[in-house]
Amino acid sequence: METIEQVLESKNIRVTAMRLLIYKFLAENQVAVTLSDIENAFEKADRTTLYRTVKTFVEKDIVHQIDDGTGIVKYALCEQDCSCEIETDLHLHFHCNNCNETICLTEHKIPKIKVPNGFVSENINLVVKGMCDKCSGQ
Amino acid sequence: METIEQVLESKNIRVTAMRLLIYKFLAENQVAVTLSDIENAFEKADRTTLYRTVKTFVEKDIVHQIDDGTGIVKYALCEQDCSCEIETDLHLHFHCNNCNETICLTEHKIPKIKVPNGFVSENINLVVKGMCDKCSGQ
DNA sequence: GCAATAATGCAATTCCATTGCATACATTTT
DNA sequence: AAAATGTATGCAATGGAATTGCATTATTGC
Repeated sequence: METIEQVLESKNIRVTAMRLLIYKFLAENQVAVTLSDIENAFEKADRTTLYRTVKTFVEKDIVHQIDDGTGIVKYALCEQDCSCEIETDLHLHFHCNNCNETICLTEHKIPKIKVPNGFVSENINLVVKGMCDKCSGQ
Repeated sequence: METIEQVLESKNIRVTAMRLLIYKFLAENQVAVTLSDIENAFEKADRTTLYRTVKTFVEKDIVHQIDDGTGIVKYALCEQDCSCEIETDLHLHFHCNNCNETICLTEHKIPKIKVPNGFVSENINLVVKGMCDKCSGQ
């Protein structure tokens, strides 16, 4: 089991107290979170710092960025063996219209999508919207 | 062949000069357009009017709204036989990272996506990103 | 034509993302 | 260990797009 420090160092991210806290926060959340979610969790910290920290994580491929159609960017830790940047490894996301949570369905890979001649597919964003298990069960 | 007036009336949208113009503009564009695109095409008109006109079109199901991940909402006329609101009829969208255009691939339907037990799928947003035929051909 | 209803235009606001700059911290070098 | 360098953080401000309130104008039904 890798420590968080090791994860960060292996990606050439300097270890700071703030970054460790934010990493832990992301790891604790099974759902994708917004910047505001993070901001609420760390009220003493400045929004800019949180913003840049997460941005660094995204650039260094330890967090992936999700656009679930709400207009607000969400973030989630990548899986250990995740290679988000590679098309074939992309999983899909589920956005619950009821509780407004977005969940990574990491075990659900995106099926191969055919595009017309001349089009080159580099990346796929697939968001399923509806009702999540928690909300539909009630 | 239905006239634009008939299309609008059939959806209970009051026919106005502005709405006819915006409808025509959307019909002329094969690609999905942003509010700013529309604004540039009708510089005399106010942004709010354009915004509300398109919003009305979306609500009445003659335009569908696309979230291609650029952070800016795009709009495109629905096909005549389109029923966007129904999951099985959803087509996919292609966003070109080069020319920044978003195209409706209406003939490409979204494959059936499986979601885990307890999840109810109501809607699917699928955007393929890469290089469009025009850009890859050069 | 008149009253009711809806569309339009202007101004202002909200919300989130993003940047500039000064300061604090950490790492490396001597 | 101190100085020098580079990076992270915090504060303030900006930008861009979506959205709303309200007054005015147009359209519809009677």
